[in-house]
Formats: sequence, structure tokens, C-alpha cells
Amino acid sequence: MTATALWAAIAATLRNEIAAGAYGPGDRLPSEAELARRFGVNRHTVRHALADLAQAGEVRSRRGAGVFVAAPKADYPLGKRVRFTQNLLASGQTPSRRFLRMETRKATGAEAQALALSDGQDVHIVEGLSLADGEPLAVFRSAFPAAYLPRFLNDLANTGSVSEALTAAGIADYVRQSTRVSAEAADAIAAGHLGISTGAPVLRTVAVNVDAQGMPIEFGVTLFAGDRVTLSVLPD
Amino acid sequence: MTATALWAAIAATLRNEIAAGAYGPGDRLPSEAELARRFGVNRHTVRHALADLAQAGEVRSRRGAGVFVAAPKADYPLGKRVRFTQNLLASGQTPSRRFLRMETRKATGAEAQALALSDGQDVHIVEGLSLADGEPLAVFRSAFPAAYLPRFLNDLANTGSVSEALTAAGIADYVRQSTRVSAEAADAIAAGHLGISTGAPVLRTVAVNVDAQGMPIEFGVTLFAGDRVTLSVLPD
DNA sequence: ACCTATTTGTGCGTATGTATC
DNA sequence: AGATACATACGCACAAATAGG
Repeated sequence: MTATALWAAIAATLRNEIAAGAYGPGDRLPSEAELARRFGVNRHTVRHALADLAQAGEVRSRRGAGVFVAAPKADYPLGKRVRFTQNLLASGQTPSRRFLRMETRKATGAEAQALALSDGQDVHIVEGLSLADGEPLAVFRSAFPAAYLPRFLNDLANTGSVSEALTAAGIADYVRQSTRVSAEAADAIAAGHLGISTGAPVLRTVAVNVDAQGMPIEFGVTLFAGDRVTLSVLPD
Repeated sequence: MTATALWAAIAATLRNEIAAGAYGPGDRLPSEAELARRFGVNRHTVRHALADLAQAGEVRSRRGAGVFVAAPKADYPLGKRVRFTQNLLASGQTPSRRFLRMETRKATGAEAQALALSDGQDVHIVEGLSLADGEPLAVFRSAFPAAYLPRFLNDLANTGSVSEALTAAGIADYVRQSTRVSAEAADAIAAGHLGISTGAPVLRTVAVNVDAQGMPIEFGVTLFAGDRVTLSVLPD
């Protein structure tokens, strides 16, 4: 009597080895024939195990080429703090940002409401991409109240970091006030930026971040590539 | 060269016949041997097709018994006083729940890990729909540790409320330990339940809830219709 | 441009185990 | 207890896609 099927044991072994880093994302696993020899089983048994991994999205097979470890979804915590860079560094990925557009203009209705601005006030708009290991993860557009942050765009252009630009303006810390998450199909523009196909699922987050005094500092809309990101909601 | 694989053609044929009503929910399909004779293929080829249906949740096989059509879109047991207190909805809608399936079985690896169970322990499985104003919002599957909640399914069936069933087991309060949110395309099953088209974006949440002592009580996966739901993440 | 070895995909046949009826 | 039905596993063969020389 076997408590667990052979193929299940092999699948578990491969999962452990992938988790342990024996095979990294993008690496090719040994061929089915090799694995069959190694485990002393028939190739079909290995295939059953690999099918289990593939169904869970952990590997991807290409006929004629091999079976490759899939890139893990970046886990993006939605805690109190907003720290894109630290989040990704913690998961072993190298984050980067590419700014696509910066400008100062009058706030739209939604922006003014979210930032508690009166009508006709200016906001700094920053649009760009967030990348992990060079792969686009998300496209964002954020609005900051210009009256409170007169030199924000200059500082941002110089440092390339939102956090540093805010620090330069005397805002040492800012936290998430609210975030709404929804799913939608990517339009052509978002798809182009994220390198996915139009209609592919994306996560939309709409967030308001405030400083230590509760003053709204940032109103941001972010679209995450659905196949590359998981948002984690964790109690603080 | 076959444009489509034999097993894929057989899977498509079976899907059509199920959709056409040749086999209704709960009905048993012809045995693998019969299907193999009918299609003039090896039994393994039929199994490949059936595995495809099973993976999509359209059929469910029971060793020794047969393969049965799943997805009773029709009604199922239902308690009346359903208390679905979720802060996910804009006010003014009347929430309800419809339970599709309840059973007790051995925990899968993921379930055991999330609930901190040792191998081979039983879990109660509850599947169902969450609705607002009669419109399906989400389809969920939750696992509860059977050892700690021996009478849970009875209580749930009697009360129709997860909260009340947990209260009856002495668990006055349980809180979210972690929730992960991702976006994906709806498969045929989820699309059918949610009344959306296959491939439409859905929100997947994977949550672990714990009791006051930190004991994992519920491991739940929920798929929300992307165009009907926004999840709000608010600091406590 | 072509060939070849490698690798995954499909399909068949057989045998045995195990759960259900 | 026996028959039925699904689950697992092995072996063989060929097709199709890929990669490299």
C-alpha cells in the first residue's frame, strides 16, 4: 500500500528542489528521460508529476526544448507602509522604475477629492513603470498636491525616488490610508507598457497615502500585470 | 498530422454533450472502457480527456464508482438566515449565499500547510456562491480543520451561516491572518457560476483566518467577478 | 539551407492495485 | 464475495518542435 502515489511523491520532490533554489526561475529541469532514470520510474510517471506542476503554474514545458521553471509571481504586500523598493528587494528581485511623464496641472475632480484640495489647485502628475528584474510589473499614475510640494518634480528628477523627493519636502513618513483593488482587462496602452496581450487580466489599485499628520500626499492608480503579481494584505 | 489531439477532440465532444443536457448534473458518464470503445481509442486517451474535464471542474471521478457531472448550477441546500456580513459591497445591496457542495475529505498539501495540519488529516470543504441582490459576486471554496470542528458541517447545514457554525464550536471570533490577491482570467467553471464570459478578469483571494488563539480555522479561495467587485483594503 | 540529435506530445497495450457497488 | 470501475505504473512507438552543428 502506497500512502501517496509515486507521481505525487516525485512532484513533491521537484517542488521542494525548486523551492530550495536547485532550479531557479527560467532554468530548465532535467529532461523527462533523465528524471525517469533518476527516480527509477517510467517516463509517464515523471510526466504525470510534471503535469501536476504545470497545472499549478510552477513550470512550463516547451515541446522540443524542455521543461522550465516559471517565474514566481512577485508578492506585493499591501501593508500600512508603502515601500515598493523594499518589498521587492526582500523577495530577492531587483526593482527599478522608469518615469514616463512628469507634469504639473490642475487637479481633476477625482484627484481633488482624494487629496482634499479645493477646486482649481495644481497637482504634480507622475507616470511610469515599476519593474522587477527588468520586467515590467506595473504602470502607475500618481498625483501629489503641488501647493505642499513645490519642488517635488525637481527633487524627483534629481533623485529618481519618490521617497527621497518626499523626504526632501520634509515628509519623513507616509502611510496607506486606503486602497481599493479591482480586476479588469488590459487596454491596448496598458498592455503595451506591461508587455502583455490586450484583454489580459490586470489588477487595478487606487490608493490614497497620507503623511504623519493625516494630510493626503499621494493619490495613485496602479495597474499590475495579473500574471506577475500577487498583492498581499497583511495585518500590521 | 491531427489539427487537434484525439484526447482534446474527445474532451470537446463530452463538453458539448454535457452542455446539451445529454448528461445532467450528478449523472454518471459512461465508464472509461465504454467511452474508449465508443470513440475507438485506448482507455488512456479517454482518461486524458476526462482529466481535462476534471481539471476544469466539470466532472468529478470517484474510484470504483464512476465519473460524474459536476456543477449543479441548480439549487442546493440552503439555510434561510444567511448572514453574509462583508464590507466589500457598496451599501444598499442585499447579500446572500448559496452553498453548492459540502464534504469532508483528506486535506490537500496546500490545505494542510495553510491550516498547519499534519499529513492525512481531514478537512471540511464548503463551496458556494456569494450573491448581492441575487447576482453572483463570487464563488468560494473554504477548508476547515475537521479535528477541531467535528460538527461543523452539521452546524453549517442547520444554520446556513459560517459564523454561527463557528460560534457553535466555541469560536467566538476569528480574524484575517493573511490575504493574497491576484488577477486571472476566468475559466469555464468560474465564468459559469459568476455569469461572465470565459476569459473575463476575476480577482482571486487566498485567505487564512485564525481564531483568537491564532489557530488557523479557515483556508479559503474566492474568485470575484472583476467587473462587479472592488476590494477595499483599509488599515485597522 | 539542411540534417541530426534531443525533448516533449500523443497514443496504444498491458498489468496490477484499490475503492465501490 | 464477485464484478465493476477508476488509479497507478510500466513499456513501446511515433509525431512534432526545438536546438545545434
